[in-house]
Amino acid sequence: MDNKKNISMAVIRRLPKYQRYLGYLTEKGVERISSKELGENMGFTASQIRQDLNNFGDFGQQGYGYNVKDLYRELSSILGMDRNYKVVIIGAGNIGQALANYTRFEKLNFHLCGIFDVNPKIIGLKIRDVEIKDIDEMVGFFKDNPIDIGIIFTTSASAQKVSDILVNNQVKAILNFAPIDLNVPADIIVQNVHLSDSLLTLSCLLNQNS
Amino acid sequence: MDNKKNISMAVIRRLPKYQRYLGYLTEKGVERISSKELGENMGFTASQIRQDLNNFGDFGQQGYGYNVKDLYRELSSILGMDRNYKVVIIGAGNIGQALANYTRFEKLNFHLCGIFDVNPKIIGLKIRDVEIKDIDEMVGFFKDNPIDIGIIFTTSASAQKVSDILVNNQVKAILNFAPIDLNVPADIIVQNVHLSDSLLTLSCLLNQNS
DNA sequence: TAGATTGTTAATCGATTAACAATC
DNA sequence: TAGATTGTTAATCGATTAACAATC
Repeated sequence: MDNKKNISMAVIRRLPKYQRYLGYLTEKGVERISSKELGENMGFTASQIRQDLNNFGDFGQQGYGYNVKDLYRELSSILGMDRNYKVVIIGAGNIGQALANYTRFEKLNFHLCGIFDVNPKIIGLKIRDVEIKDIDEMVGFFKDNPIDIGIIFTTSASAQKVSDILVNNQVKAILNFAPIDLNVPADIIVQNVHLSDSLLTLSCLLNQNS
Repeated sequence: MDNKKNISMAVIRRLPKYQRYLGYLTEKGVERISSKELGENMGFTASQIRQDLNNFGDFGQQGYGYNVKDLYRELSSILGMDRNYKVVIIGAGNIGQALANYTRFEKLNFHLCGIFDVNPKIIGLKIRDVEIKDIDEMVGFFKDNPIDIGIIFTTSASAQKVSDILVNNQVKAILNFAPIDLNVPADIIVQNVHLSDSLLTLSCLLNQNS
């Protein structure tokens, strides 16, 4: 099955926000909501919400709106939250270790299966029952442990090399925290989180404002 | 001076990437580069690069292109990198502490002046010479220490409250890692880094692909 | 001067918003 | 049935790309 309507990234990026808010409404016990009300609460137009959702199906009902619990479930499913993903982290410095410890992680069905680093001082340490292994053991590890997602916290210098190893070992998606643009085949999914870019954007806006 | 051409976020988000690449070229000793070449190397169109840069000035020269070192300096200045920013971190959990330790931080002229948390177990600890203080001391602290940027790593539940305190104490910009949308006056700059949204986007794309 | 490449205007493309017939 | 609100088509807005005169 190929649900390829070629949905734009702009739409996909809004889905987690919808899902989160619908989750909040579910907890509050709200039963139904219209696109108008949802839009007002979330700061979107009703039109945009209807357009966005209709990329994935007809979840609403004329004259009624959307059933909160159902829509929440649908969104969770679209976001792949009823699946389970196997994850490795490469680079266990400050931020790598912090994210390895991130408990919200497991709640989103991301199962941490391996941590790799080059630093002999930390190899062997355990984070949440997962041992930090030497990066040289990575290829061997992948033989026995098929992995869905690799999260890169290495230096920029190593990131491309690590990315190549991931790609060559059937990893399908990469979350990249190293401040470079990775070169990967077209069928590999990459999301970048460039912290220093966010800081610089902020500093740029501050600078503009004065 | 009001350099308000109302430059779009799409443009501003590309500036750190330009600056980073120009820095790399400077190090490599490259002296000049055309928008065409730059575009090919970075995966943008030459047209877009010229449009983007011309929002800020005429940095190029017909028939020659751009002087790498000069453009690098200009971009650094536009990004506010020749200024110094005073920063506080609120929420010193895993990720908050990791970022407090982040050395790249200082390189970008972000000077960490304070860390605050509610957890009595970690209050008093020092991270890079900065003591973690009780969040209740925050208002008093701001009296003597004017701060430019607040970075929020608290839970979603506390984030809005913290944001309000920042805003009421002349903090001008907020980097928000809590997965909620903050409510702030129009003149306050907010950048969101929603890690779980990035993870969900990735998982959504993986899900779409199969 | 001739060639190269800019800055900028015009054309295109895509995303958002508005409008409205369909229908619960 | 009448009112509400959807799904969807059409209009608008903004961002990207193409084109080209200006000029180094």
